[in-house]
Amino acid sequence: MESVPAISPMGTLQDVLEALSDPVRLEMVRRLAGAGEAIACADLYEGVSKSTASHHFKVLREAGLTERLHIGGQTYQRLRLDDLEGSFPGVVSSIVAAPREAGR
Amino acid sequence: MESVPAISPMGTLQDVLEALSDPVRLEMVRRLAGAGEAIACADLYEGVSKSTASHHFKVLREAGLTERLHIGGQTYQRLRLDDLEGSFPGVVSSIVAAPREAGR
DNA sequence: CGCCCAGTTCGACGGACATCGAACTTATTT
DNA sequence: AAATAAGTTCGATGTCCGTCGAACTGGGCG
Repeated sequence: MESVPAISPMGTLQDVLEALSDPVRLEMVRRLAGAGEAIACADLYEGVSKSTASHHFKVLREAGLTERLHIGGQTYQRLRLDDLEGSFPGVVSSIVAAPREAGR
Repeated sequence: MESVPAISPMGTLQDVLEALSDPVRLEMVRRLAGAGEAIACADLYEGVSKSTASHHFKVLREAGLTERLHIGGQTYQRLRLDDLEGSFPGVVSSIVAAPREAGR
């Protein structure tokens, strides 16, 4: 078990920005931040297949943005906000707080 | 003259993140932020051709990150930090302030 | 005027990546 | 154990995008 690591070392700022540059992943992170706690995989995406979602989870995890948790047979993703703030203060928190459209 | 617009409407947060997800462009923005004022094109990049740099300038401009200035026959790029902070508070300022590697 | 320099535009090329379905794995349930 | 469900992995496919050189443009200058 645990063939897949639940957590990865924090990536570079570049890794984080590349991860967030995809609309699907940005939305995932937004939901995770909005919830403030771990969310079940299925509640994190719409409009893409399961395999695509799994791919995005992997990218987020390897960038250091999220970690995986197994609770009651289900898989949850948790935003590593504390670690992110420690490594890149304000970056993720301001991004998830920002409006989707430019507040003009 | 001015066949190319000097400034574009502020893009979405997605546009900004996509623009910053490229290492060359992130470095450009870093230099602009570090200088605190407009910088001549030639001082903004290394390792890529002139045409590639021009392409990146365009992407940054269209995302709303920069504007063009013409001073004494030379072209300068200026980071639109004020507008960016107004639209997406803290996003760009925290990114340029962040270390390249995760400060772990 | 003719030259050069700075920057943009235009194709073209190649690699990277988002996407999917299918097959596999693991755990839970009956 | 068999079956179902949840996620991951694997290939394949198509598209997007970063890159370049060459050609064009616009200015300054001798």
